[in-house]
Amino acid sequence: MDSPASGSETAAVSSAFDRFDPRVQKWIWDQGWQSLRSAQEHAAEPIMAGDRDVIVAAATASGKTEAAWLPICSVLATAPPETGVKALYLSPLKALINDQHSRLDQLCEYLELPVHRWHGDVAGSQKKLVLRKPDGLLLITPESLESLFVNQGEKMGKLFGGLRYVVIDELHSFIGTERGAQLRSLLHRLELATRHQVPRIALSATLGDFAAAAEYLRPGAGEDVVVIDAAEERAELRLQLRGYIAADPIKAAADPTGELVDWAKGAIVDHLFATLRGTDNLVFTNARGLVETYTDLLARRCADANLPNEFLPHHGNLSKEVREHVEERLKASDTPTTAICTSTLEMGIDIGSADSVAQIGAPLGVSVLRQRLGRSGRRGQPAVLRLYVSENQLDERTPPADAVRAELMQTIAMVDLLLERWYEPPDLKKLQLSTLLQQVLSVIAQRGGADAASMFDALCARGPFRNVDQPMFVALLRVMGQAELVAQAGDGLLLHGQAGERLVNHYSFYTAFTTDEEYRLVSRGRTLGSLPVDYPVSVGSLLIFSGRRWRVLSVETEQKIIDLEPARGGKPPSFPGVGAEVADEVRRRMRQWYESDDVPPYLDKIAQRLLDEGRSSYKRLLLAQQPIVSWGRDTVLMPWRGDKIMNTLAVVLRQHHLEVGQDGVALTVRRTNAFGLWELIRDLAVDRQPAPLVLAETVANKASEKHDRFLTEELLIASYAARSLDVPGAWSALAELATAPRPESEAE
DNA sequence: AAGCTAATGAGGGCAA
Repeated sequence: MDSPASGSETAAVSSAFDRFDPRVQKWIWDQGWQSLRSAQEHAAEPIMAGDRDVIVAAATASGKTEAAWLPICSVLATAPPETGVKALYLSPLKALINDQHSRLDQLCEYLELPVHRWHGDVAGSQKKLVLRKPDGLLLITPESLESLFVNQGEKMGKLFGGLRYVVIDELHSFIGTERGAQLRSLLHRLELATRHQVPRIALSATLGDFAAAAEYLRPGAGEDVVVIDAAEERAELRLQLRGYIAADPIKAAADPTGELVDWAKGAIVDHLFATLRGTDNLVFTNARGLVETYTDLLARRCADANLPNEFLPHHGNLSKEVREHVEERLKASDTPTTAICTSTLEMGIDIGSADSVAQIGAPLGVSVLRQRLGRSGRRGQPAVLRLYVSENQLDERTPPADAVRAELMQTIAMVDLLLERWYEPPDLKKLQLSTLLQQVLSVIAQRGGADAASMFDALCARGPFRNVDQPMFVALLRVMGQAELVAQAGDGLLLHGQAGERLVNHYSFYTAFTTDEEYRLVSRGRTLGSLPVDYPVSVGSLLIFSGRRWRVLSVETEQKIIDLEPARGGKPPSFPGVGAEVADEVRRRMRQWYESDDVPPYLDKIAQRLLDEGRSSYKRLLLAQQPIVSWGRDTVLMPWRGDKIMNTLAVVLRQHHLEVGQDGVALTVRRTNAFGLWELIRDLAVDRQPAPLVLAETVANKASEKHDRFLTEELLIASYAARSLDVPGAWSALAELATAPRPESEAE
């Protein structure tokens, strides 16, 4: 927690400070704080009232967690001991729990309140202590709370009977996800088990739509949630967008050595090496493979210059030991370290403050960019953000999607929205059937059996799965019966079936999201990390991993272990994944930038040139008037809409027997001429909009979530339609496309 | 024209 450099308001005259318990006040004095921060000042009263839900929205490092804990601890200071857990803190990360634990432990010592941790790495003995003497604060993951419901079902009322507060950290990371649906279900079930409503205090730095976040936090009563929007004066931001031009992809592909690094990567590495060496920085990429590529290149630059390496990788497939080593080095002040990383270093793990943040490639989203930026610029220092964007060299064969320099424009649009404090809105339409299936099994485990009506009431009608109506819930129970996940006892009570028993009794049950099977990578007995099993490796293959080069010594298929020895060559593995969904607002903002002549002041020379090229292409292709472009035998559509609408358009066109490729800003309709497509679009635009379910029926692969494999086609259709289709949005795009002038038909 | 695509989490019983 940082002390403000200057504070005209002292703690002694603060109204919030006066309300705190004397021992909390003493703790604040002992920290040497001159004043409370804005979020802390404003959150105290509504939290201490103890009867309402509160969202604390404040920037990273603005004392957000203290804004929740100081008033909560003040209230709990006078509560009778050992009446059960009094405050529950839910975190998306184990590392965050460990951080919070060490910070809270000290404050709570003043109050003689125990602070307990509970997650997968915590010793069983500590967990037993909580079960024996439940009291104080409990810091836990959603998965571990799930395990408590499954394994300690009958004790939940006693464990949490005295619960006064629930704190949810990094709320944005849950919204719209399977994990979020699980979390909301667990919170609701907690209130049912303890027979009283518990105030929910949510923390986040990147909420765009407060009303939606409030409704997410308290389904059905979002308007009663108190929102503390403590946007403090924006700290200075130093921003640069650097453009790079990559080698012609055809020439690069034809390179026989395979060693050729494209020009852009080499130039980016040169700049990173020259700029970041000697300081602590975070370089974010959008892919784990790219982390490996850049770390390897930077480490070689260090070796070539006879300098110790300061560039280290950090991503989700590296072992905990490898990652913790990097985190330690970032924290230590005497070892300059730059971590090349993915989202793993996005959230509030305490690594001190970075001197600067770099982002390679267009950001995955505006809120992702905000999170990443938040890792630099603490302690009154300006935040420094460098964005590196490379585009392919232009020639007459460059397709429209590349010619418009979409990646550069997306970056500019996202910076724009970031400065306006716009963030991706939550998607509250999803059905989350996969997670509902999990929760049905969990409720049965918790209660030793449950009847359908009470489960529908608890989970759907009054619970968080409100988008699921009774017929759909009945259909879900029916497929669960057919798959022997549940079975009905004579008295109508639902119990686990054989398959359900197996599922619930394995620890993989507790997560709501899917995970791939992986090999463990080992060198001389040390675990380096893991690789997805479907990535091809054989004895002798060369690999770049953990920023170093390896040869595969052995592959043990049974134990899923790959043994490695150091080598000289190699290439990074590819990791499977899905691209992030680009929001509608981002694409609309991109279009505004194409149609403007403004040049953002933070572009370097090459970025300016790329901007010019993008705008020239936009004009040359007449995209302002005619977003239907003839491209060889294909036709390209560029309606500047978000990915959900782009997907819906693709589904609609495929329904008319067209082959459609989805490629970011463009839909490529193969072997179709522009005139014919324009006619079809004009017909579609005046047609009645199809029902989403009818449209979803035509989609081939609809399963994507953990338990989707159990669902019937009918349930999959409903789930897909809610998740991936925006029919009104698609029809508004069609209407706009239909106003385009008649394209010239191709000469036969 | 082709390649590229994040992260998160996880128990209990048993034997020594």
